[in-house]
Amino acid sequence: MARPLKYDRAKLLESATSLFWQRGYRGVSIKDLVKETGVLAGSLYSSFGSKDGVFVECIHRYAEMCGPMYESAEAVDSPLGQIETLFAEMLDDALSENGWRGCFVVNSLLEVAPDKPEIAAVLKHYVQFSEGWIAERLERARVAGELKAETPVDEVAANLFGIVYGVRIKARAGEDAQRIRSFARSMQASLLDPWKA
Amino acid sequence: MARPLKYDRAKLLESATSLFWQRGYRGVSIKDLVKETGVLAGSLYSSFGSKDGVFVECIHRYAEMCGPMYESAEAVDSPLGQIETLFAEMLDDALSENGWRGCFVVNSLLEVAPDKPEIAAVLKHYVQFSEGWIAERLERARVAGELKAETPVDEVAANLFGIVYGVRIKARAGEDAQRIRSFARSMQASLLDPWKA
DNA sequence: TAAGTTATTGAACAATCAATCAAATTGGAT
DNA sequence: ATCCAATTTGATTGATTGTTCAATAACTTA
Repeated sequence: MARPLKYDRAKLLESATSLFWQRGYRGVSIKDLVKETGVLAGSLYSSFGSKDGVFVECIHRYAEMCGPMYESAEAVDSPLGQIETLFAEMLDDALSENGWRGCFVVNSLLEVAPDKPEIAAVLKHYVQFSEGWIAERLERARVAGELKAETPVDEVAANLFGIVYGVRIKARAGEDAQRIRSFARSMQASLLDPWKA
Repeated sequence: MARPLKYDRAKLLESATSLFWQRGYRGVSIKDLVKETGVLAGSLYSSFGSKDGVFVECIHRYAEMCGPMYESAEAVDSPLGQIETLFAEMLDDALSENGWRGCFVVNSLLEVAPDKPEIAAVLKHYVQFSEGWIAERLERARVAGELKAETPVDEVAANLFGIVYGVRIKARAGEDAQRIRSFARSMQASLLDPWKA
């Protein structure tokens, strides 16, 4: 089956993701990728076709990286508890040493999505996954009687996810950690409490 | 006093702001600016010194553009009413035909701030102005007895402004208008209601 | 009218951009 | 051992990046 890849594709994507995450799509050149990954331009193009191709793959890798956050939240019993756990994890992440990077998906949504439909589609897919994950738990909580019967789960889910936008931007803007924590806390509470049974 | 400017500085900045607002700092080249404004590169550089110089001036112009929004809100009697008016105006703006552009300041905060300290300072100045404006009204409402005496005005102001981040990103991400309206509405209510006297 | 000051012009700069190419190299399959 | 298909290499493409420059032009003041 011909010559195998010389480099480790996973490591390549890890480095590239880190770069794009920090500096954005336009902030990273092919030269930067070559310098960081050690893989020459020709190899990159024969593997990914284009800069956009590398970028999309990085988005996917980032999404996979976030997977464990959802999984560990799913270990909690109560559906509302799962949501609260996820938000606590996201908050911790946003306030970690790498928090200033914000969320790679959110960053890209602003920078790239407006004029790269193909990339925009990938980004929207992951946003919808997240909102869907939350909506699912809300619905379970509703049928379990933890939330009022008339709770508009999809709407509340989208609203809850809006908190993440706020947190990520505040984090990337370098806002005070305690302020961000207060923001997330009161937002979350005030969006959910009115619907609790 | 020597040769006067051939072009209209206000019009120049209007066009440039529009471009940067749509495509971001890195998404606009000097060539783009020349094509859009009709002013040659040399003139741009003799007037603004650098691309960064033009950009900063555009930020200022954008901020001035937002001035009337605050002024018309200040025409309302009650301090809480002023805040609600401002948010209603911002929401309308975010849902207007140009809403997909998001907020120029917020966009730039994400794209440019991390590696352009000089520009970041200008952006933070305007964020602080907005939060300060809200905090002032909250404080007035507090002493007027409209809010509980123990209301942490600065904290609530920062949290309220976090809503704007969410709205702007949802708008730029092309989310459904009614969803965004629901988000803003419930956020605002749930952040303020608990403190009302 | 002449001098002084500043703006415009259009060409040009080196650097960097994303992308491509033929040639050399690799390793599995026959 | 030989062939084949895919990867790597390193040079190179033409376009674009932000910026500078000397020359020309325009207006004010003296």
